[in-house]
Amino acid sequence: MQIKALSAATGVDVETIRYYERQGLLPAPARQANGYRVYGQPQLERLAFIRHCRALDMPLADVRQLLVALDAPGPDCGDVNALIDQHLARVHARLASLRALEKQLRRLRTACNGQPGAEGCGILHELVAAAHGEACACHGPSA
Amino acid sequence: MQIKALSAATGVDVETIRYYERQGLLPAPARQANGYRVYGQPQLERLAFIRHCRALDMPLADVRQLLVALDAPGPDCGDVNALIDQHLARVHARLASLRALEKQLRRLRTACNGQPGAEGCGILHELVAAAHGEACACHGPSA
DNA sequence: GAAAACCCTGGAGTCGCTACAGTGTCAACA
DNA sequence: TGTTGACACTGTAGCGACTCCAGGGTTTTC
Repeated sequence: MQIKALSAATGVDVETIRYYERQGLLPAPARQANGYRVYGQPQLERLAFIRHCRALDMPLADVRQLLVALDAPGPDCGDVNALIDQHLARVHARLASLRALEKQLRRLRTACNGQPGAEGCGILHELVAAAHGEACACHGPSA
Repeated sequence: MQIKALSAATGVDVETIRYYERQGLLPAPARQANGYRVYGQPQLERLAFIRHCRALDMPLADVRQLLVALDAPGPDCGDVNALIDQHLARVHARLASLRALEKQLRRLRTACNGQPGAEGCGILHELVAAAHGEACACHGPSA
């Protein structure tokens, strides 16, 4: 299997496959006499594993650690658990801040009074007010 | 006010202030005889405006557009509205995908059977199974 | 006079790709 | 046999929004 075939089989871009190799996530594959990379089933599975982790939005550094755990099974899977937990915590935090953000934007959106002219634009007024540290529709009276 | 004072007044890192200047978000400030940047109240407000937008997670390109609208009030604030709406849509989409992600990670987390040894690690098994295209705890039986 | 704290510029690093430029190789067809 | 097209290779630069550093100059304080 050449790189294009691997790409087609996994849906991973050719450039991305070479990138993963450079980053040490995929081991350097065998080469044909002409220098072309050749892949087999194990590499395909490893690549699919990486993509699944990426689909879970894990950073490559985490994926690397999971691959290490996979390659050389250590004394326990505590590391793997910790990694997933950390990632879950990150996702959780990001979720909370996005939720707050959405609320703020919604409020800000309602600030447009529909008057023509940017001078009368309630949104810009709100943002400027916020810059002054005053109460603003999006951050509320406390901020 | 020198750059450090502006930084202290706004909570924006000195490097970031210079970065905003390079990016054209802050106009080039006046300089002292020794070449040091000098800032006044208008720059402070502009910087606060930028930071508020950033706190709303807007990309700098959007902030730039808002600053243009602020500097040269155009015929109407439709652009500003459109910008906020687009941003809201982005936040919304990201929120949905993060929610799905969290669910997947939670399910994956429960896959650890607590057995010692990474060989028995349910999480790694799940991830490998997913790589095979089999049903996995995190993506469910359909994927 | 020396040290600490501030300022400057310019460049490189982060992350996870993506997109070239410039070149080599191979199979198919006229 | 020549040529076209699809594929392969390497190496480098770009994205966004910073962040950090090297290598220097200036100002204040002791």
